[in-house]
Amino acid sequence: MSSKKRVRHGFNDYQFPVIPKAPRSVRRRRSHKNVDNDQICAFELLAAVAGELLQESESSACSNAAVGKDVLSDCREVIKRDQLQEDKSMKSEFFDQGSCVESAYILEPAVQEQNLKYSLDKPSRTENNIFHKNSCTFLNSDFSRKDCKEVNIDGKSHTEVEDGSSSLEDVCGKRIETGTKKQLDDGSKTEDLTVANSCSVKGLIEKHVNNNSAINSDSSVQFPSYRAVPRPSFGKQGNNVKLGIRDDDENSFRSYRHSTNIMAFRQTSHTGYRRMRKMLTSRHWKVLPQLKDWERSCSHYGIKSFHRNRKRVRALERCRLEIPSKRRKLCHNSSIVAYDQQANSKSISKSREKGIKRDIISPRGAKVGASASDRNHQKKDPNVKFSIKSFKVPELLIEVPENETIGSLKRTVVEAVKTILGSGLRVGMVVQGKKVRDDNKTLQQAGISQNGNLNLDTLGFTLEPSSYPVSPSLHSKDFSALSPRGVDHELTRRPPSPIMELELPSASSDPPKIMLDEHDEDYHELALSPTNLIVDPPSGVDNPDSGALVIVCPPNGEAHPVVPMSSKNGRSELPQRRTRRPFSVAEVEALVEAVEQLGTGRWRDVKIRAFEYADHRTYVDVKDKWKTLVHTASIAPQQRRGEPVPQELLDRVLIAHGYWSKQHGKHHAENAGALENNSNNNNNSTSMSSKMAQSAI
DNA sequence: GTTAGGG
DNA sequence: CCCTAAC
Repeated sequence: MSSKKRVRHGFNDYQFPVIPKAPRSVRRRRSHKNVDNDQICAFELLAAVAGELLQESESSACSNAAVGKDVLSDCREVIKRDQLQEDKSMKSEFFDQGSCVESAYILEPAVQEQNLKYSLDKPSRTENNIFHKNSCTFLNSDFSRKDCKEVNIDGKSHTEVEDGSSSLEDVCGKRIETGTKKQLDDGSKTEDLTVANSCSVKGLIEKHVNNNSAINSDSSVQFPSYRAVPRPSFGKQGNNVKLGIRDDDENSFRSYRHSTNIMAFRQTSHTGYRRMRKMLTSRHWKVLPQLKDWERSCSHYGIKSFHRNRKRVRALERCRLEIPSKRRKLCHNSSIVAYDQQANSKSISKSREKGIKRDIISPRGAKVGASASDRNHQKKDPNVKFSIKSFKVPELLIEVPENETIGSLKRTVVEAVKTILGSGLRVGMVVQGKKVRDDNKTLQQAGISQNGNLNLDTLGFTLEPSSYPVSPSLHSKDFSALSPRGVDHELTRRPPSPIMELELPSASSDPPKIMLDEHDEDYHELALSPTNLIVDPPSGVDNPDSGALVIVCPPNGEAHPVVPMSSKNGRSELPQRRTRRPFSVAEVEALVEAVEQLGTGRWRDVKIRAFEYADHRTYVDVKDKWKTLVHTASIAPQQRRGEPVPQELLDRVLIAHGYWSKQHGKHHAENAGALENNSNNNNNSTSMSSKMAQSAI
């Protein structure tokens, strides 16, 4: 059902990853308003979206590493422009100018700002509105047009979507009719999947635009903030970028070239389509991110809010990489993005990235064949080439009622993408096992030089969420106002609406920089999905295969930023310990409540009740937590460590523990089913407390 | 696949 | 959190 997609982006060492991965902690629920029926939380096409974005960016001649962001920025730009002038030519011009690239730089911050703004300014905004706003962003962007074009080019897309829905086709057709001025180059064909995705997106966009004028206006207004400053830089303008995308499942591969900038890519693969189709066909569509953290959480939440009555979302099959299951959890989030960059000696010093080129991703997704040159000095310093082959795009599972409209589905996808992209991604660098935090350091200072000192095995890039709240406990201060922390409790059990979910990331956002500096580690732990990075030899060989994959693992094991892909060694096979995710007070409260009602010994049920949407919590985790809670409650406060748990909760823990222990005893003695009776009841009447009351009598 | 416990 | 035995 879910589609896995890979997106590639070129990005410079600076910061912008393109593909979101997903931190689990992120998924935290939020308390938000109820979700509308209309809304669907689908994320499935996250990757697809990314692809679209990329395409768009491509068409627009953008050359950014961060696809999503770029796209967004582009959209924003476009919007802005549109506001000023309706003329398409304007847009074209805009694109031609490569503004996309520029925006890319800003994107992340911009997005965050936006999100932040949302949360701040309109915290109480209805979900719909929010949604629309978000949608608007996409809608306004030109990329929809582009999509159309693409659609035209590729007839297959329609076929692909067939079973899915005629609507989609219609949309596509519509789009086509609309007609776009731009002509795609032969080489810029998009894959079928991509097209399909585009259509979806467009449809959503259109729908939104047309139907929600009010909202739209609103949203459009906000975007401008994004882009405020044209950035000079990515600097890659002079570089040629080659981008090719290929899916594992699929054979199709395309490369794009832009004289000016980087480009694009494609995103959806046949696989994605197939998944899509399944989704469409099935009664409920479910989308699960491959990543266990965020994405998934997002999708789950959204889904849940909408479909509480429906069956629960189940984890879908995830793409199975050759990676061991344990590792898989950590690594799956990222999809592959490959790009190749050519270093341009003339390029701007600040922008280190250059063109992007895409390579095929290996099944593991670790391989990336991009080369970027980095320069810290404008003058004669030698350039160091980096080849980042791929990032994985998390797989999302979307669940949508059969009778939902295509538009809803599309919107869902859009939202999912936005969420991921909009949450802001940062790129972290690990050199020789150490994270390099000082952005001002030169490559040379960081030990990265072309002199041969660069040890491929020790260099890695990681994707980090820039604004996503990680764990309530960790960032309570920072996010207290906006983040889920305050509502954590509810969130745990009641997933926020999709919209909310999407919004969340933004809400919690802090300036990326801050996040990085202050929460760097936490972020790593919580969220991120690892990115695989491959570094090509400084020699500049452009052979994707030649570069060995490098996996970087933080020495301390906290972060699992990078997935080792080294073909030379079997490290990638080593299981990695899951990141530690302390239970927040809210979670503890939820747990206590669940145990009070369900009792101990039924951890699966307890888990479902208290952490249904918290995918990163397993029933074993819940059980262990209870174990520790009981222990904690039984020791002196001074001996307790970690985030303090309110005594009140600890008292309840002891009471519940005592009560259920007793019940178990009884059960054994009497062979009675008291527990079961309780467990089956959700009503308080059957809860522990009521029973205790009854027994007391 | 769950539970229960030890580590 | 991990691991494992036992179901």
